Amino acid sequence: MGLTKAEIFTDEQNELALLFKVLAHPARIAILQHIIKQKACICNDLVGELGLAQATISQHLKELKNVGIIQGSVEGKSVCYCIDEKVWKQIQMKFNELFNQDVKVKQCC
Amino acid sequence: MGLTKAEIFTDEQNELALLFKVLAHPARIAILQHIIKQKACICNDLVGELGLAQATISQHLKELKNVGIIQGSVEGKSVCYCIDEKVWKQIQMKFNELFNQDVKVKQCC
DNA sequence: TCTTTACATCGCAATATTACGATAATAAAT
DNA sequence: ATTTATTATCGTAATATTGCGATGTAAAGA
Repeated sequence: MGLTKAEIFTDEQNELALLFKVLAHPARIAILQHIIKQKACICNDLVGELGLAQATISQHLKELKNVGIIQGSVEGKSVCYCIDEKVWKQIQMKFNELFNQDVKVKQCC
Repeated sequence: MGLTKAEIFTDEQNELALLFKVLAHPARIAILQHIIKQKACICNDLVGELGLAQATISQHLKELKNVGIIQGSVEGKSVCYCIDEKVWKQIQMKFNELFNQDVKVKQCC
């Protein structure tokens, strides 16, 4: 196997899991933090900042772009990546929908 | 490869990625939602609720337990699993530390 | 035009994850 | 003591992810 049985879960569960998955890598966390810190956009800087090969960074950026967290626009011969504020807020809202629930415990634990 | 280069990232980045990773599966989301909904604890119910084999459920529970989100206590011949409220709140705080940052965009995007 | 720079993509090798049957282990019930 | 119920663990097959070198592509500069 190694194949998630997506069909037995709700769309909401699958989508939420997908969002968590794209954030489930330290390189992608680092990329997001760097983009946020620079307030502006970046591109090739990341290859220097993180210690990963250009191909690897490019792949991580693609995954972040696929879920819409970042967007890239061509600036001459380089590409400028930025957070999509709208998507960013949406993700936060979805996470809080999950985490704001009361998690009262009954007897045993 | 297939091996994350954890040593080039900060502890914070690695820990955050690990938290996201455990939530990055629809079955584990479903398990958490079910535990929350039942307010009380559960155990074998999950095997009936979700359409996964007992061994698979047990494995997912173990992963949730490993990061401390849930805890299990033996109740006769079954095991009662509950959310650990303290850890739950801590995780929410860590996520919000990331997502509450301002994500102002500069020129290009 | 030729070169350089910045990215993207392809194709792999190494490792990780997912799922499950089989098989323990433990406690209750008979 | 034997059976039954509930869970954990082991082993394994199928698939996914990570990382990177090599190669492609497109724009800028010489």
